[in-house]
Amino acid sequence: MELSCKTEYALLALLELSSHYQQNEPLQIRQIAAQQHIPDRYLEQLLAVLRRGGFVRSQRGPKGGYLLAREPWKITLLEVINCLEGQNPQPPKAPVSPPPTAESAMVKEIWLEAHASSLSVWQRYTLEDVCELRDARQQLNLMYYI
Amino acid sequence: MELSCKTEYALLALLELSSHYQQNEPLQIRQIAAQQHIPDRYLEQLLAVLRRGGFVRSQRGPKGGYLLAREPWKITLLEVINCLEGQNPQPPKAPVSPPPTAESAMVKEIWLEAHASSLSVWQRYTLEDVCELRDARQQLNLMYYI
DNA sequence: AGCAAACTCCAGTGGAGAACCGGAGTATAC
DNA sequence: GTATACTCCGGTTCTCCACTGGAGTTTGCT
Repeated sequence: MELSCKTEYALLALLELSSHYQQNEPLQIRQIAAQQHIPDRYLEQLLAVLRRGGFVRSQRGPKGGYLLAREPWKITLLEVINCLEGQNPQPPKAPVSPPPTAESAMVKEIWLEAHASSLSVWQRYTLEDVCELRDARQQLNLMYYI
Repeated sequence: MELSCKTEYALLALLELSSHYQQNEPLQIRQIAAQQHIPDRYLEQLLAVLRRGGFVRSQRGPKGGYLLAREPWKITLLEVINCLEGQNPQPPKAPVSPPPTAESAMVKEIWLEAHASSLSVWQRYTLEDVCELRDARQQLNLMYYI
């Protein structure tokens, strides 16, 4: 599972929203974009996808912005990836798919095993997990300088 | 780890060579290409890469062709993938890589874990394994018709 | 009511890479 | 010495991804 730039941006945006989940006030696209170094007009599209996917909700008008639609410990990274990559389904395929041979069937099978193996990793982490890991990591880094 | 078309073709070609490993006589590009439904002029390029990678050796002239350079039980699928994908290394990157944030560092870390997880699957299989699995699978399929 | 701040929809563009294709060259069995 | 194979290298076409732009809509605030 290669992360496309799009998916990574989406994850970063959701992590940013998770960080501010307590405040319960919307974050604007520009704020998220600036914080995570994402082109804002592009992020706009991704947030629209995430909204349709039920991950965020939007609040229009002045003082508007985006909020997490669910608790950050109830959103796994895999769900997010599926939402984004689900838009353009790309199974392992040759451009003009030839009649399958016994060998290609085997390769596909092993590919599925490898794929499932990496998906299980993304499945294992929620947005909150990542935020906590990040905080722990930063605490650790600070300790080095004491 | 998405398999590119190129890598899948290379794997299929090597599996084809593995199947004929006992005979110890070279297979020609056209034979392999026809058997596995691969454009022959394209396969030619891939075999050149595999030759430089030490997976096959070539024999020129009439009655020439390609042979496995090593025993099929000493070649893992991962080695082959690395050889092919190693040509154009593609880590998870944004087009213009922005200064990393704490979040992006975390995502990259989890990506590495997921990646390693799928690589370990490809690592687990050798060319011979796949040929044997394929034969076993076909035996099984035949039994259904008895 | 009216303005401005925000999101929303839709269409298009530029570049990069992947998958091929072709031709000229070179080695080798017979 | 010739036909048969591999070898090298360049080009072409096509698709997809990241990103941009503009016109429109919703909503809070005064």
